[in-house]
Amino acid sequence: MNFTELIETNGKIVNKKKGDHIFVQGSSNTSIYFIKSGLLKAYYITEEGKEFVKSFLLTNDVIGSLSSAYKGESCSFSLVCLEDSNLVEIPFSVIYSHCKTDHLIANSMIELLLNFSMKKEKREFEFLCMSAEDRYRKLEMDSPRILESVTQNDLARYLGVTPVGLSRIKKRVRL
Amino acid sequence: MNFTELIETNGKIVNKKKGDHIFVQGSSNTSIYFIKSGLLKAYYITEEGKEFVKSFLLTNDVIGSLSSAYKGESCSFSLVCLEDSNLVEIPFSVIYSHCKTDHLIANSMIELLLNFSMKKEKREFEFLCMSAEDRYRKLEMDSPRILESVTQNDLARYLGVTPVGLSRIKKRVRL
DNA sequence: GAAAATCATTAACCAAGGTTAAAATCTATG
DNA sequence: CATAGATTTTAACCTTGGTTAATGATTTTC
Repeated sequence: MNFTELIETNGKIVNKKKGDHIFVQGSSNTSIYFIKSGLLKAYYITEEGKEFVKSFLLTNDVIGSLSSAYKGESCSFSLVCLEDSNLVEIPFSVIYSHCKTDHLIANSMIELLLNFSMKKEKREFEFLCMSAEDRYRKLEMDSPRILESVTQNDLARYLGVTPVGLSRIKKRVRL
Repeated sequence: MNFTELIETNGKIVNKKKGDHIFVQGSSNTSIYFIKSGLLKAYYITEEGKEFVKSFLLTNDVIGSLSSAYKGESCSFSLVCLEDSNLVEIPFSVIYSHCKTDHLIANSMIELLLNFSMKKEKREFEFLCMSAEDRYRKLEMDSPRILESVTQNDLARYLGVTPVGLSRIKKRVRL
């Protein structure tokens, strides 16, 4: 069996409306989600009640709470639909246990984790080495889909600035 | 064969002196390194010539350039010893090809990548949601070994501020 | 152990972005 | 269409941290 077949066979199609949550920070959710269509936002709420956007998810992206699914803790972030979305949900344990006995599955999992790791390293680089303005310019170049589909508020909280700060950056970039 | 045996059998022991580089940004290096002892620094140099510290590596940590070893590009960062260090070097391709046929190896690799992913997510969270001062306080709590072994310059560039900025943060925290 | 180099602190000035609040737009929906 | 709610921009003021440069404090190295 290959990875795609495993997902097709054991996955459950989930259709969600704009505004619906897939899971919320603090609760438990041990599934992995494959985005078939739509747009989602993964976000943290800090103790002081401030929101920060971890990532936006588009078609073909994969998401799940590792701290809940793998470590057995609670989700460290929430996942909500910004547009009507179509996902395939599969328990992490199903994938994980197939890895134990099935090479193909294990190797697809390794592939997936390598790509995920590189994506996270890229974001680490952007926060460490680039200014908020540079991050905005880069997003403009690399991800116009996100730029045009997301409110300024969400975009700001993804870039690590406030909405007021982003408004100023945009003005500066316009000139 | 298990993962540890694979590393013992195919790995090469490498002893490096303080100041020695394991690999440098822009070159090719397709190995993975297991830190047996010592202290290392992984760092980026930007186009403008500024340094930023991606991570510090201690005993039992694992490091390698995914962009070089996995994607076949050049290393996006350099790796240098801050203290005399003892590493085991193994070609990524050796591990990767064993994954194709060996469950145990594949599953150890998955384990390793899951832990790496969670570590990167944690650092992403810290940059996204925490101030430089909070990051300093957290490092003080979580990683005293790093705090006491590393110069203010390197520490600052790890936290995402300048050495002058870190000096001010320390002063503020002292009060 | 003295000279050179590196590292840490301080100061003065500047730039980026946070905070709060108000105004201006835009979007839903009754 | 009109009102309520959300979104974006602007302004004023403040905090954090960058930059440059000078001064001490520590290490290296000869």
